[in-house]
Amino acid sequence: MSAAPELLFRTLADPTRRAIFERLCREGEQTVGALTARSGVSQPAVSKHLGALKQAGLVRDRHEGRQTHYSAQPGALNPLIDWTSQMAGFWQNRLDALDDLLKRMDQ
Amino acid sequence: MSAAPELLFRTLADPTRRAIFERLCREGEQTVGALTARSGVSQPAVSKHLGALKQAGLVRDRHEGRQTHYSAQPGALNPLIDWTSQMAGFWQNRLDALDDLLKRMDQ
DNA sequence: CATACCCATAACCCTGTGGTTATGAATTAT
DNA sequence: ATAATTCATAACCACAGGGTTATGGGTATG
Repeated sequence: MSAAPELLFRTLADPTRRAIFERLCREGEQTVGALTARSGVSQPAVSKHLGALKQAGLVRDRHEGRQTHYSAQPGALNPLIDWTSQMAGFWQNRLDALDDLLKRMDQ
Repeated sequence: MSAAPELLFRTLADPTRRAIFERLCREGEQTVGALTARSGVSQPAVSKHLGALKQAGLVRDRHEGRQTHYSAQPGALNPLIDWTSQMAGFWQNRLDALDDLLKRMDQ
């Protein structure tokens, strides 16, 4: 059981943080200032969220002069996709098993 | 922008709660007692988690005598899948746009 | 009827964390 | 050199929420 989904779920659970990640996905690379402008929270708050996103592998940062550009790293979402399809898969398996059982009872 | 992922992310962010949901997905319907037995937390804690999962639409409950059976409702994961693929999609679109740009510059 | 069992709710505690302001380091501009 | 800017970090506060114990309602059992 991979521990990866843990960090991803926790990181994406916060609305402000998820909004930042969404913006980076939609609009591409952004500076901290640009992100702060429409985030509704202070710049230090944004920096902390970006730190969390970075630690989860969801964003990359690139320093250019005195500003830092952040960009989404959507490959990091893969463990999330894996986990979700795994859960759906377990369910499907049990459904198939039930189906088999019914068929065997039927004959 | 659907508000559905919000509740899902928040609900699945807690490890104990997610573990309960995973068990229900893997092993099918379970009573509260059975879930409590291997959860590492008290029965009221499990009940609260089940309440949260239920409110998020992730589980169903079925009363039978004095015990309550819970089962996973994996269809509730769909908004999560939608959100994830949407994020990946935005990224892909911007990648395609860049690709187009490079091609046009190339000719 | 009395007792034991299963679960949900209430009341409470305590930690984690998202928010703030204050400040500093690094870079650019005057 | 001085001032202004961009961002990160530190220190602190307040609250959400996950944990506990205590309790009660409903159901099976003796």
